[in-house]
Amino acid sequence: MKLDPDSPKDLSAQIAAAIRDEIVSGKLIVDARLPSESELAEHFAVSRPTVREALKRLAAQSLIRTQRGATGGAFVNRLSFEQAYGQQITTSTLLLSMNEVSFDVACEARFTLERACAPLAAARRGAVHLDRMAFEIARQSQPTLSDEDFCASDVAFHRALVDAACNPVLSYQLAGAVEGMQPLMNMITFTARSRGAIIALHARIMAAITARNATAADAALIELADYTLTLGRDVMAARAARAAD
Amino acid sequence: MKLDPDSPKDLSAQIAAAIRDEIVSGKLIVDARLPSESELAEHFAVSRPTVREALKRLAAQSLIRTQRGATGGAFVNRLSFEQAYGQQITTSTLLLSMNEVSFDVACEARFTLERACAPLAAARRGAVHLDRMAFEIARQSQPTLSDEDFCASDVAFHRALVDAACNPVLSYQLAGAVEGMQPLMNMITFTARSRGAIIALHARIMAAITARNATAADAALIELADYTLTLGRDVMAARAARAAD
DNA sequence: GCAGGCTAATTGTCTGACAATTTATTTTCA
DNA sequence: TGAAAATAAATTGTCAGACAATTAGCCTGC
Repeated sequence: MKLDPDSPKDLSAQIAAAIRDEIVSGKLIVDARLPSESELAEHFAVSRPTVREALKRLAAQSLIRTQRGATGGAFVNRLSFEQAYGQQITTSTLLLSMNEVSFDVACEARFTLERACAPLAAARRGAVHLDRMAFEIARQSQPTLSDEDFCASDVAFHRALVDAACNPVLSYQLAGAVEGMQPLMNMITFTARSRGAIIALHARIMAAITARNATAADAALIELADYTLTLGRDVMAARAARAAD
Repeated sequence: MKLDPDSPKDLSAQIAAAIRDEIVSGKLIVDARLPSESELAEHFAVSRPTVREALKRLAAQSLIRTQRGATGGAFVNRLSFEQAYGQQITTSTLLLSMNEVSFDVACEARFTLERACAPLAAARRGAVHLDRMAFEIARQSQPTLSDEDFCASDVAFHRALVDAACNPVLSYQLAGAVEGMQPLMNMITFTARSRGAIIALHARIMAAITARNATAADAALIELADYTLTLGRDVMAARAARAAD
C-alpha cells in the first residue's frame, strides 16, 4: 500500500488502484470496513479531499459503498449481478456508439451469443420466461407503438430468452451484447411489414422454446439474424446514399 | 442538467449522472471539452471539490480524461476496446468471486460462449491466431510451469481462439467470461496427467481450427468442457470434505 | 527568425471549517 | 426501575480559499 510520488498518475488514482488491488486480491473482503477518510489520509500522507476522490472512483465502479454517521464509513460492496448489468450495458453501449462498430459486426456478435443460449433455454425455460416472451410479443403487436418502444420490447424479448437459460453468468455476459445494440437498432425505421416479420419470428422462437425444441429455435434465430442484418444494411445504404448527396 | 436537492444521492453522484447522460445520449461527443471545473461548479451551484469528485467518478469509468495546463480540461474519452476489456475483466472477476457462483455455472457459461465462437474462428482464423495458440500450447507443455502460470496460459489460449473469430465485439464480450474464471481455475491443482489431457484437447482444438473444421472444434470443446467440469467438481468435493472435518 | 522567458488558464493538492447523519451514551422523568 | 428524551461522538458530505504544477500561447530581446 505505497504510493509512487514520481508516477505520472494522480495521487487519487494511485490510492484507488491500491485499494482496488486489496479488494480484488481478497485482502479486503465483502462488507469489510475501510479506515475512515481521515485515517486513510494520514496513512497515505495526503489530504482528505484526495482520499475522497479516490473513494469516489471506487464507488463509481460499485466496489465500495459509503454510509454516514457514527458507525458509517466505506465498506467493500458485494457486487450484485444487477449493478454489474448496469455497468456492462453502459460500457457496451458507449463502446459500440463511439467506435464506429458496423451494424454487421454487432449483429453477428449478438446473434452468435444468443444462439448459444438457445439450447439451454429450451431445456430449462420456466413459465416466467415464457410469460415474459408472450408479453413482449403482445406489446410488439400494437401498431401504435413507436419505433423506439418496439426496439425496447425487442430487447426485452431477447433478454427473456437469454434468462431462460437459467445461468446468471450467461445473462450477465449477454446483457451487454443485447442491450448495447439498442442504439444501433433504434436507427432502423420499422415498417408494418418488417414488424410483422419480426413478430412472426419471435413467435416461432417462443414456440420452439416452449416445445423444448432447440433445433427449431436455432433455425428461427438464424432467420431473425439474417432478417435483422438485411434491415440494418438497408438503413446503412440509405444513409450512405443521403450522405453522398 | 439540473440537480434535485432532495435526492438521497450525493451531489457528486448526481452531477456525474447528469454528465454521463449527456455523453451516452450523444449530446457530448467524443473529444468534446467539458467546461472547466470552476464553470461546472458555478453551473451546478456547488463547490469545486464536489465537481471534482463527480469528474473522478466519470474518469474511473473511462468516460472522460483530464489534461492539465492552459488548453487542458476534461474531455469526453473515446472508450477503446482495450479499456473496456480491462473494466469488463475486473467486474467479471469480482462478480464471480463475491457471489459464490458455482464452478459449474461459470464453466457452463464460459464454454457455451466459446463454442459459439468456434465456427467463426474456424472460418476466419489467420496465421497470427494459430501462432498464438501454438505458442501457448508449447508453454503449457513445460513441466516446470506453476499451476498459476498454466492457468494463465490456458486463458491466453482460449482468448486466441475467441480472437480468431475476428469480431471485436465478440472478443470484448467474452473477455469477461474467459478471464473472469481464472481465479476459479486457479483453485485447481493440475496434475501432470490432467495437464496432459488438457494440452491434448488444446492441440485437437487447434488442429480443427487450422483445418477449418468447425464440427471437430466443437466436439473437442465439449470434451474440454466436460473434463474441466470434472476437475472442478473434484476440487469442490475435496474442499467440502475438508470443511466437514 | 528564433530562443527564451512571461502570462494566463487549468487541473492537482492542501488546509480548515461547518453541516448532516447516524449510533451510542447519558440524563431525566414517570 | 424503565423508558423516553436529550446529548455527545464519529463519520461522511460540502464548502471556501489558497497554492503548486503543468501547459499553451504570446511577447520580448537579440
